[in-house]
Amino acid sequence: MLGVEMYPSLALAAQRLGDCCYRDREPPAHMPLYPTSCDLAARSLPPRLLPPPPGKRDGFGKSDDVIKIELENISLWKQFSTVGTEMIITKKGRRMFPQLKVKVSGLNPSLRYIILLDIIPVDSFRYRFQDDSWQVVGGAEARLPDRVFIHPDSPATGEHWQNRTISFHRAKLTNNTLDGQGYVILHSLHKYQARVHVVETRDIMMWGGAQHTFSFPETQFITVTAYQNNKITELKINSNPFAKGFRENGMNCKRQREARQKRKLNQPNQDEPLDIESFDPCDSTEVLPQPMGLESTTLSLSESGFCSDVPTLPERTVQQHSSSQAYMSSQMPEISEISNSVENQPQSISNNEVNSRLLDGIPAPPFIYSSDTFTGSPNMYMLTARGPT
DNA sequence: TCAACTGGCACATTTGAAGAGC
DNA sequence: AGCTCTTCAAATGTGCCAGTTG
Repeated sequence: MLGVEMYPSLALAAQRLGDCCYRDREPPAHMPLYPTSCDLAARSLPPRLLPPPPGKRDGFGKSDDVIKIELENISLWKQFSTVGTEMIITKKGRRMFPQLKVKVSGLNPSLRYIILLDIIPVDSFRYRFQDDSWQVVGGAEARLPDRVFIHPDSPATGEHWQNRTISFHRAKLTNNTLDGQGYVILHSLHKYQARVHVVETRDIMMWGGAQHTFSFPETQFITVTAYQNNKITELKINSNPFAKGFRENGMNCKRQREARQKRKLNQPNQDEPLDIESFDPCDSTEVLPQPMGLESTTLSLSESGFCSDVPTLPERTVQQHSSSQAYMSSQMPEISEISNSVENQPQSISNNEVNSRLLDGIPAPPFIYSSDTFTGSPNMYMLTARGPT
């Protein structure tokens, strides 16, 4: 059966819906979108890095529709963007906020698609926040192997994708270059752009169909290990439910923290009494002031891949990817290739189960495609399943 | 000396297991 | 027995901040 052939001995663990699936995407030598070698990348990083969406591949499924993607929470992104979005990166991995949420339309309801997220450098500079603005202070660090976050529902039918908001909230960013969790590895103080790819899958999970790339200028951000711009901190605290405790009326707001410290200093040996007078209850039912309505931007394939102010790849690289399939194959080796490298992996789920899952259209288990387990062949990656977190 | 980074902290939210009730 | 609902503790996601590193 197909699934068995594709996954000769896949290691699958129990997982819950929404678990992340990441994939290292070290550019194979035969199709160097970016130089594989970090040193090489550092030396020859093209001045214009964002590639245009590869063209549609003719004669493959139903590709006549114009696929559109809307950024759902675009107003929130715009708020951050106008100030200068910063994303915290940590060794343990940090989620993105605002979250990347999109709605897709124009898909063929019966065809299957994989939807994934990647994050690429916008330029080849390193930044520093001084005089209330971000300024270039030098060249970018050596480029790291690209990793993509495959949406855990992938592959799924066009109907599935079009019936819901597609959220990449589980994607995590890290600055740990030795990261083994499969998170997206980024350099601190560099500027990045998030992109969404929609890939038609010809068979159950075989890539190779038409592929479309979307990016939104609002989703550019600078990575930091600690927030530099107070305005961004305020925006995050006010918009992110998890940061509620830092709001003006929260238990962890400045006033409360200072009060706690004062009490500690005054009564170092006593248990901290509840300061009822200065305590403002934090209403957990409070509606977030998130301007996340459905106001959104629709970008058709022809207009979406690039923002006018976002540079694109040099002509040479663009030409290399004039065929979407070539682009995808260069970025993501097909599952059949991956399967060749997993034969010695342990199993915790039967091949039949894998097979039936795939045939039933059940979302694929989350996989880490890790260059840590890179086998040596440019197109062969180890494939491991992520267990519950 | 200083910018950048790290780890621990307190708080809020999310998640899932366990138990009650039908 | 099986389903739904509620409760609660653990896990996870936040920004802050003091200490560390280069």
